Amino acid sequence: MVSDAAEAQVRATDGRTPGSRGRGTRQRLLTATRRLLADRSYRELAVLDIAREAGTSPATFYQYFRDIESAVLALADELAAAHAQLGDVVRQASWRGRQGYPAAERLAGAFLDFWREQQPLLRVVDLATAEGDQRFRALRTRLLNDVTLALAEAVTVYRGGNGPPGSAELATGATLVSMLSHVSAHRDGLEAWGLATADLRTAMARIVYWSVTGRRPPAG
Amino acid sequence: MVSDAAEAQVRATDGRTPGSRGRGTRQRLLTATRRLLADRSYRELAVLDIAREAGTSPATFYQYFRDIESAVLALADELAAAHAQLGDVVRQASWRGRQGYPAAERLAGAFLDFWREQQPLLRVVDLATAEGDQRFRALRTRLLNDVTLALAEAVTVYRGGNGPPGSAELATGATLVSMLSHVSAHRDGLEAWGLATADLRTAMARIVYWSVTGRRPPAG
DNA sequence: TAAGCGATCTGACGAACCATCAGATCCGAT
DNA sequence: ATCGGATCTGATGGTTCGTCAGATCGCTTA
Repeated sequence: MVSDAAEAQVRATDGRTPGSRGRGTRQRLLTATRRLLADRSYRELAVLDIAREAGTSPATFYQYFRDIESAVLALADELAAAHAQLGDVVRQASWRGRQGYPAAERLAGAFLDFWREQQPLLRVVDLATAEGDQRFRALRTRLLNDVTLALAEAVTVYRGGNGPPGSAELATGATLVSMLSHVSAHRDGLEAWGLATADLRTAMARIVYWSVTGRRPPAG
Repeated sequence: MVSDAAEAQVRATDGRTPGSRGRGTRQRLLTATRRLLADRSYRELAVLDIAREAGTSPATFYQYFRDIESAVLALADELAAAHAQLGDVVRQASWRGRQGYPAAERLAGAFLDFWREQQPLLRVVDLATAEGDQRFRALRTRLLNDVTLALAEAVTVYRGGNGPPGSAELATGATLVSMLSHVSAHRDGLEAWGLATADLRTAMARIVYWSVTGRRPPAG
């Protein structure tokens, strides 16, 4: 569900606020973009095709988005608004005792699921971020900041600290998030290479569990 | 240094084997591609610009490469041929006793260095692989297979096993490689977020060390 | 050293996409 | 039914794509 605040901030390229018809058109363009992104490579994604797919004309596309990147950014923006869930998985977990390891497995599973659903979008966010695009970097931060901080806090708290996480804990959180997201992004490739998703989830969960608690995971 | 075998396999689009002049032109095109890839985004990379940068014409580009992807693939291919080093870092390491943790730090450092040098290329390889491009996936496998297997073997050996690594160990190896490569790929972004590279290296090294040995890293 | 010849390069072109604008169309309000 | 603003699009000049046929290059040979 996109928040009203987010919808209210929708602007056409010329700055005006679209009415309901305009918002509908914009949304059809976004849907078309998402659909095509799942088929073609990012390089092949063309404004003309998006317009065709949305049943409108290229000129209309430019009425709502400066370029293709902006449309993808808007799509990913909806994503970030809808998903604060990953951080919650960490915070709602009890890392002590027997409940710790299942929590780590849930987190790994949540990443795998999230990426499975949003893979085409997320890989473009990843590329654009790596290319130094500030807008995408800000978005990616908004998307993953929460989990990263939640993990850093979990590490801090588990070891008896009570202040904000230090740089070592933050680095650990960021490293774990990198691992979780990259394995999730390349799940298909790793499966083709012969690795079952279940094994990958276990491997990730074990590393998360150890990183947070410093304890050897069960049955390892 | 590109091997003679690899050079001998160079083919023009029409199948013939280019002479020394042709190979020179091809190489200038590759160099131009690498240079432009460092400046523009992957989407903006255009055949026309590559040809201009190489001081030749677009038609010449198509004489050596089917499309831009093929050129990037050829570039990355040189990379894979030149770099078996990452696996060696793992294999030449002694993971037992005091030498274990420094080995983990060296591995993390090697990944950070490799990505710092080859970032523009590697992020495209990553995207194309995630998009399901088989040629790139094969290349990426060739590039990272060695380290992955080396890590899986290190895990197996350290725990007293002597056969080939099982699926759990392979999953661990693949997960560690994912972590190492993704953190390395996003080093700039993570630094902008406030994380020093040294802290990231430490966080990665600790996870690698623990994953291989099952022991708590020193001073942690 | 000059002619011959295959290897290499490029100008030119039709097709597709980009990005913009002026004008046409739509639709709710009166 | 009409009006006015919101929305849409046909048309367009510019750029890139990808492919020829023909021009140029430079090694080989005599």
